[in-house]
Amino acid sequence: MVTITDISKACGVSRATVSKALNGAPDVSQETAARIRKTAAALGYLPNATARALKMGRSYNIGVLFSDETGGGISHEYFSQILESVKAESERLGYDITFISKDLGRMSMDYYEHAKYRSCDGVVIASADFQDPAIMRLAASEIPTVTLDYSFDNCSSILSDNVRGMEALVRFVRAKGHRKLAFIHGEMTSVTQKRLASFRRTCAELGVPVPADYIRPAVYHDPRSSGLATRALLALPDRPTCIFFPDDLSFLGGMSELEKHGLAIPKDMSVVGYDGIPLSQVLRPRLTTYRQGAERMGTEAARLLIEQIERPDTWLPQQITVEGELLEGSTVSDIG
Amino acid sequence: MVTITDISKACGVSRATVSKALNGAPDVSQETAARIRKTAAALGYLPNATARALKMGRSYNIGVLFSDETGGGISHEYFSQILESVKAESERLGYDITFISKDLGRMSMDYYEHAKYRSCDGVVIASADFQDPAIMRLAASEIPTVTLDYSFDNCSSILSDNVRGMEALVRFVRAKGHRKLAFIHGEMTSVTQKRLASFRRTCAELGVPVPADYIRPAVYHDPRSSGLATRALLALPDRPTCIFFPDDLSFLGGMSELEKHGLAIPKDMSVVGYDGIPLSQVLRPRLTTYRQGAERMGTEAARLLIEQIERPDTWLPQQITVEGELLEGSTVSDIG
DNA sequence: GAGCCCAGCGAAATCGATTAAGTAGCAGCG
DNA sequence: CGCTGCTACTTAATCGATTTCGCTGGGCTC
Repeated sequence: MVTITDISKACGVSRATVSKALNGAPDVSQETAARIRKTAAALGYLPNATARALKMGRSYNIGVLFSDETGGGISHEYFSQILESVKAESERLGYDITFISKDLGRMSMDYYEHAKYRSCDGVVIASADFQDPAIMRLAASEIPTVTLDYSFDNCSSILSDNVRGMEALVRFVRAKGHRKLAFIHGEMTSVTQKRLASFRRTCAELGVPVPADYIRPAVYHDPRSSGLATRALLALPDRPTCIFFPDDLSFLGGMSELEKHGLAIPKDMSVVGYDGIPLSQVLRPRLTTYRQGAERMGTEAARLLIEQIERPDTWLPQQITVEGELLEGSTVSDIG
Repeated sequence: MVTITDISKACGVSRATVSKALNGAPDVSQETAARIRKTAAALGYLPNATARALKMGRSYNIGVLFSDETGGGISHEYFSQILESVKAESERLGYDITFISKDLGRMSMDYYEHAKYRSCDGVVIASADFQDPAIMRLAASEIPTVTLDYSFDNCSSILSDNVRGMEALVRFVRAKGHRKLAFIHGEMTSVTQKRLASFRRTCAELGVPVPADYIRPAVYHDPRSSGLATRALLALPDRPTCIFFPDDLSFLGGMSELEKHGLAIPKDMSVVGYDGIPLSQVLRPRLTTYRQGAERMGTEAARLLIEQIERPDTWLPQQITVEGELLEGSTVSDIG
């Protein structure tokens, strides 16, 4: 391994000078600096991030925390898109990323300890459960954090506009003439609450009644559970004409359930999804859904976090809402 | 930050003793060790991975390299499943994972340099293009590596059994009575070559002719491109009765193309996919496809890599083939 | 010519941990 | 009593880099 010591010997200067030359310090002459840079390149020198991190107290490494509780966070398209964009933006700004988990090998630690252990400069948190004490500890700690789809005090956050997104969907469906809207929701996270509240409020504004029977619980990203909820809705004496699914994947469960009952989409039943994953747009019929700007959320999260890391003095907690867009497919019939 | 120095002062022993006690060295008395452990816990001591890595030359950090060329490796279900399982197994064994990319901030480096810069103990490589000189350099370097779905000399690798997988699909389809099989393939990687070769060989063994027209190029995971390939196949004077798609997602493109032509699956056209992603099994009709053991591949990759890291002496390059299974959906008609 | 400033460089401390080598103290043995 | 051999520590070097402070020598001013 080539170190600054090797370079210093080759150039006949001290290690301090090498370090300074390589980092563009002002008190090294042009010629010396040039000579050092040339030798460094010739020797194939690579800085050692570990040594640098130890001395500087900055690792240029940011943690990414996907609460693993569901066991497969990363595989969901929404999360993997966020991961992808966080990664891209971080790398652009010179940071690597590391996953933060509970328990590493035989040492058991919580998220905060793990992040400290690895000297992460900051952490991006995406979780289904922000009430988890381990998550709250991390968010409340001195480590800079940015949360996705949830706001803590004194923490920046990136929010998808669940309220406006759901409102747009309801208005769209209502404009098509529907007045019997059923809503299948996922686990009762804060996101779910926002969407449900927005659904109710918009319905109220539009004068659309929402019978209690029309609100059904299910589990996110689980076609089976939304299939069951769909079945329950179909068993009602007064069926809805349009079903809101908790997400695009869940729609697939509903789809096969509708098929079993011989109901065609959208002729016999209209449906809308949520998320706008690429898949939803290649399905036939193309799903009417609301696309969250997952990539932009990831990008903004990384940008905000790194800004906070690099300028802690001028930093103030910030909430950024990333707008999405309604994708009009062909799963809502016009019964105007 | 609590360091071993703090503990040593609190306990009235040297830092060396603290370090040894915490690492279970034999030359520390029971009582002293117990006292040190207790104070460490009381003070909330956390080892500093950075300092440890610097001194030991071991970071307990493994790199994961998804060649970013396609721009969105992670979002593909196959990759994200591998990532997920690599992550899980690594963490179980006490290793964190970091992404390895080209170019970090304004320093430009190749994969090898990046891995070195971060002192990764080893790297798991998944790439579409193993001919990339940057990948070859990393694989040939002194850094332990495990490749997925490709074998370098002197490198362990995890292979999905493309040969047997494709063979199983062909035999299944043939057993249903089909004799006109068209094959849409992805970019010509080594994986593609294996699948195509296996397709041809199995067809030959079964006495099924394969006209050149029936082999069509497309792009992996791109419904649009497989849609075009499908259209080309449908334009042939002598249409195939079954189409092999490069992967499950690509099937979706074919599906809508078939729909446009008013062809029902499987009545008018049979299809099979490849990958066996969860989605394929909730679609209607359920796709007949071959599931690669992505989770097991990731798990084995991490296991093998860490074994190589921890026992470099007894290590020999190893190829592990992970078998998948045929998922029988309802997209192949019985025309026997 | 004495004093001062400044550019350019080096010496040495430091980050937090590991570990080889050295040293007390004590028991056992001839 | 003196030597050997343990046990249980401590000392000090080390990993590779950054950074503060101090030193040197040359040019400038008055």
